[in-house]
Amino acid sequence: MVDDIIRASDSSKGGFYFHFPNKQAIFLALIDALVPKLTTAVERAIASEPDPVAQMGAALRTLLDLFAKHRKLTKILLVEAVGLGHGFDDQLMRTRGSFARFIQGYLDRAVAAGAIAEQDTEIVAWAWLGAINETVVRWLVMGEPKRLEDVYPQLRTLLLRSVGADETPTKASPIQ
Amino acid sequence: MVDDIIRASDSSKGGFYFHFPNKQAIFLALIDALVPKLTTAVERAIASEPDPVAQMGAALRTLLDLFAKHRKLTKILLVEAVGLGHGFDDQLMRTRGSFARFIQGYLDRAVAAGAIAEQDTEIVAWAWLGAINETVVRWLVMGEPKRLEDVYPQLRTLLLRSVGADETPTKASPIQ
DNA sequence: TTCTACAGACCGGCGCGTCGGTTTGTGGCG
DNA sequence: CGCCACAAACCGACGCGCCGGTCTGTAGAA
Repeated sequence: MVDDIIRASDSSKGGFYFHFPNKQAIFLALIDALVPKLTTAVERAIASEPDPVAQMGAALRTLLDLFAKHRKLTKILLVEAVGLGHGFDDQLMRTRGSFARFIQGYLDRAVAAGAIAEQDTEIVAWAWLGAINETVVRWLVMGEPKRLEDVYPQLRTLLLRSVGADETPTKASPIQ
Repeated sequence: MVDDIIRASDSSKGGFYFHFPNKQAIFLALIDALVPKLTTAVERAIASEPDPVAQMGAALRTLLDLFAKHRKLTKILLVEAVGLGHGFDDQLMRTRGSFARFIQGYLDRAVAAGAIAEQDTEIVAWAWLGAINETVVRWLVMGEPKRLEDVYPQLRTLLLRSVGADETPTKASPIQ
């Protein structure tokens, strides 16, 4: 594992352990570096749309686009990072939790705005997280669908329907 | 890991490797033993209901009840089994795939019966799988919700809505 | 010469799997 | 019944590879 990183980065054990105290540290650093990028990208996409339903679509769109654009990185974070054991999964689960709360926040706002009916947004947030995660993981390990973005429309209507949001047919947005 | 099994089963290395050629074998044996039980239980629940929407509810209900009733076993299969590496994840993923196809089959039947609109049932099946899995895993590792069955109504309406099935308010079925 | 950044040989624990040996069960035989 | 022979089931110390982490050395900059 560490040796893989060494080889891939064309470095050495000494170099690695000069920069990181241990193995998990590089994962945590990676998470700390990427999570803000991802969340800000999603937030910006959300801010660029007026109504909550369109915001949800934009958020999913940018998420899938980012994953598709950085497949290797995504695989590391969503597939390879799981099951390292030794209390490292906890950190991973905490990150998942923060994502779930992130989703939940916007769901709550959508409820407050009257865009969707009152409901247990925590359960919904985790269900959404799971649905998206499973879809992406499937794409990562089975290579299906060939292009992750292909599932976007289906997944979008699925998620929107699931909270009772009426599907407003918007024009297809470019992949940007 | 093997030593844990040894200790828990009050056995020995020799005894273990007399019955199983290697470590993964016991997991595969466990899967081979449990998956049929689970699927038949779900199938029976489905068969006992007339219309597709109620079938979906009954299926989810029995699934959650079984998971709740066998928490330790569920944790082994859904949490501890992941990330054993060495081409073992493949087997796990294949099992997930068969489950997804199982779900997809019933979705296709629901489409054929006109209970839900035509849609990409494969994507839906995987999304459902992910949503349920994430919910159960959350319950397993964070202990929330305290009782897994508590999420049933919410999750049920969420999943049904997601495929555009109109929620038919049925009387609460006993936990059986 | 001192400090930073790195190289890579080496160490040690952990965990899977093995292997020689012991116990337990079982059928045959006088 | 008592005994033997053989096999099935089980035991646990050891081997050994893997992998995370350390330690010594060193090239180049200041």
